[in-house]
Amino acid sequence: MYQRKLAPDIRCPLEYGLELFGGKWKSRIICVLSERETLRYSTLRREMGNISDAVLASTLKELIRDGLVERRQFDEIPPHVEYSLSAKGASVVPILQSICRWAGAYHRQVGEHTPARCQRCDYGPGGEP
Amino acid sequence: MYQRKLAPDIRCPLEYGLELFGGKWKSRIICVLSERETLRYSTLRREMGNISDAVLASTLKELIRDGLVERRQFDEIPPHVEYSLSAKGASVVPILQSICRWAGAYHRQVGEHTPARCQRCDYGPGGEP
DNA sequence: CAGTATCCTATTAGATACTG
DNA sequence: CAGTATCTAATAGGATACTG
Repeated sequence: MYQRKLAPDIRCPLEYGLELFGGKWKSRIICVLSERETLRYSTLRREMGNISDAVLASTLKELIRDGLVERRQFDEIPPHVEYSLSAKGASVVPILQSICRWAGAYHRQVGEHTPARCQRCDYGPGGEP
Repeated sequence: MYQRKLAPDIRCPLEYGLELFGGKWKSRIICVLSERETLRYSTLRREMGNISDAVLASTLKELIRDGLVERRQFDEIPPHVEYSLSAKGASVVPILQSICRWAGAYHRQVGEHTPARCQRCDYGPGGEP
């Protein structure tokens, strides 16, 4: 038998920060929201590509819990919900851009679905924004 | 039945970059290596805290494959191996520091093993480096 | 419209023992 | 010394059906 779970690990703000906007979908959600003031759930889902509702909803909850995204609910008929970046969320965007710029120098096209260039901020091999 | 695996996803350099230094251990390895010129495997392991050999070895392999870390083997008696950051690896350090600085403004101490301040670059609540 | 609920799979992380 | 091999555990990600 071995220990089933480690104690919570020593970690610095860097590692904490990477939890807030790392992972498979969070950075993309932040990017998409940074281009528009607000987005409805259904529009956001469409912009994200092939994400499922289960994953999108749970990821949004984490982003809201961590204060990066805000949710406004409109109880009209038909009802809708709008998502937007908070000030805290907007303050990560420059960091994401610097990562995109850094990685753009090295990223190569792997396949049809993994373009070498960023489709929205236009960073990529040999190209400046 | 449902599809077992999604096709490789459309992703921009940002998402590619986060794969290179995101994840649970990579950023910490880069931080530790950025402080010394080179480190032996056993020293690195000690500096990392409670990481297992299995995880450390496989994480180092990824970092080497992606060109962030270099490995030099010395076939003396006793043999040893030295790890260091490549130029590419060193070029992420400023990005990691900016994340650390950003997150330091928000991170709060969660427990004994999750200090609010970075132990090495000294970013944290109310504190500038 | 904007999600939940439920179930399932894939990947990552960890423990321990062993080796060139 | 510097790992590899093998196993188990935990978590993140995904599909589908259904609901206030």
